[in-house]
Amino acid sequence: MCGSFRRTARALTQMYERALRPSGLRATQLTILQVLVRAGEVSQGRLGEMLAMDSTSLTRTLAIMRRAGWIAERRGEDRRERRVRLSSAGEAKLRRALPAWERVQARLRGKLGQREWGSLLKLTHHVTEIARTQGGLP
Amino acid sequence: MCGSFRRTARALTQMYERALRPSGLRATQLTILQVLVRAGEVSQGRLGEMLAMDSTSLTRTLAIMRRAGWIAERRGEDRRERRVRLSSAGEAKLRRALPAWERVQARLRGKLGQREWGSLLKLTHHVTEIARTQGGLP
DNA sequence: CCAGAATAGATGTATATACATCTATATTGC
DNA sequence: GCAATATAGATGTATATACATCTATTCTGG
Repeated sequence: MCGSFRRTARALTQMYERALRPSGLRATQLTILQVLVRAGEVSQGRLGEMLAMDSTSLTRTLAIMRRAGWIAERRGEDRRERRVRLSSAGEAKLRRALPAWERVQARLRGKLGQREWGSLLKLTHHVTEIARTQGGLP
Repeated sequence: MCGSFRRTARALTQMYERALRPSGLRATQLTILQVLVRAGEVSQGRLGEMLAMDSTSLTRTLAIMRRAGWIAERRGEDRRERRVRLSSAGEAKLRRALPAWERVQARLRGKLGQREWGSLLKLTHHVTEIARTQGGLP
């Protein structure tokens, strides 16, 4: 199952990133921008939880995005935290990238059909939750 | 959908690799060994197709596995090709790793249920095929 | 209040992965 | 048969990702 998901993730990433290439955004970066739109300002650790990604892996990705000016960071009240949020440049970047993103996504949804599309979103979420809780326990 | 698959793939990879850590195999490496058991000797390009992975990405992963002694390589009749196959050390490595892999997989299957498990395998395969054919076309 | 434990990220290191480009070989059109 | 073209991988470069370990900060028991 892990292999199946990894294979599909590779295939989808190639398809989506091909569509996104003109915008200069990678799949992970666009996902982070989208999350920040909905979540507002969050700590790096919280962002990692939302993405099921090791929070220290985000250190590098967020540094790239901060250098590009798409996000802004500041220290939290807890000074160990780094709190990130969308910058206006990031908002603009996302807005310009979304049409291509939505085109490729709509085409996939068309090929899959509404029923399978919905099933997949539900199932992937379910699997993520299971893996999240099982992963930690031996 | 791309983001969902990538998130789930990360979560699953963390879970599976945690179980595989004593064996020293990464998820991708175990997948390759399993594919080679079934496929016998294949070219690097063909292996890339089976995994939906860019064949030049395999250059590095296969080099690691060859150094570790898990696979053997030779030139094909077409001298541009590299044909890879499981070595006996790779077979042994896989055999020792499989129990842990099967335990984590069985636990996940139990949590998901047989019906969802089967749906997921079918759906991920379907999505891979769609992405594979759509990815190339504008 | 303070020493020890816990937590949030930063950093070092390794693998995974893609694409552009380069090289070696093969195929093809004439 | 050879020049032009196509193909299989190798290599350079960039991002993605995890974990172990380190540092700075916070929390907690006494």
